[in-house]
Amino acid sequence: MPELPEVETVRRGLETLVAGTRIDAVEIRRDSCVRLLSGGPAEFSAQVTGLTLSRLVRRGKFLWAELAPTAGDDAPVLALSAHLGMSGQFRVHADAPEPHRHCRARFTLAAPDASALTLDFLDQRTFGYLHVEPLVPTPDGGPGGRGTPLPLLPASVAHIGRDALDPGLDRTAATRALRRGTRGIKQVLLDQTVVSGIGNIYADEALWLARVHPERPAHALTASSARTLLEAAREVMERALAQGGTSFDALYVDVNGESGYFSRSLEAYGRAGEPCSRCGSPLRRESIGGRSTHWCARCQRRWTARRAGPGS
DNA sequence: ACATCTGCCTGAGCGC
DNA sequence: TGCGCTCAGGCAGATG
Repeated sequence: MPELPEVETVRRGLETLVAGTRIDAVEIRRDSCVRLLSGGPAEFSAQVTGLTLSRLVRRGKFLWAELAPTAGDDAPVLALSAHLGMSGQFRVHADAPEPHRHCRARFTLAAPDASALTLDFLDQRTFGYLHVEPLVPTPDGGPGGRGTPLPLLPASVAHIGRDALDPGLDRTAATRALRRGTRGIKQVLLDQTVVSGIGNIYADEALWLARVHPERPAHALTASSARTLLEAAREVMERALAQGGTSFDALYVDVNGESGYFSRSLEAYGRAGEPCSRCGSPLRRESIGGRSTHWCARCQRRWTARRAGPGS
């Protein structure tokens, strides 16, 4: 599942390969991939055709291209936004191969040197989507996300919080938000309006690293453990990004390739029954809030023990 | 305002 | 072998 590090890897790939290209044609191969648009595929194609992909930007797991009238133009008029959902991928080809079975949309792009490129949006499980929409001012006045200096973001992303790797994240406010409410802390971590970019895998990893039980009520976190948790989320995603960025080949932008998953060193996710690398106790797995959740019952206590004592 | 539930989907992996 | 079942997951929008 593409979470922040995977989406950032895709953003960088697209930045390298398609920034500055012009959209010459769009072929929507599955209508529902543009489901946010009332006019459907026809309106989508009409709005983006002829525009140039200027900057590639990401906030959390949301990705967009600023669309400018001409190459080199700094003033975008629209955003072409994308969410990869669970299985979305972008692939860039120097030619126009037979579309993959899961290809939902195909863009024909013209590079500045007039050569043609093919950009495919693939999505096996179809939870991802493409959208064309206006850019609106960011609520805090800072840059929209990684990849742009402009304080603009797509309207549908305006409610999404800054992510754990964003230098513009207000860490004090985020820490406070992580300690609010009765929900289990894992659910709060997955809430993209608080801190964005964290999905099921990195939520488990961050909780493991910070030694916090996934079901601890948010309000029961100390300020110190909330800070530790936020820092843990940043650290695991930074580490994954450093790995995800390496397996990159020029004309193939891989989102959720198996290699990315296997090369990643996960401590908790998917390791039920295996020993915790800190304490050796077997890791547990349970469905919490409909999400498979992995944790170490010894290192990650449901409540912070006030002091050492029997039974806690 | 906050929390929970439902719908959107496909394909892998399972038991029978 | 093949059928039907469950599961996996993020997000928006509705409902409590």
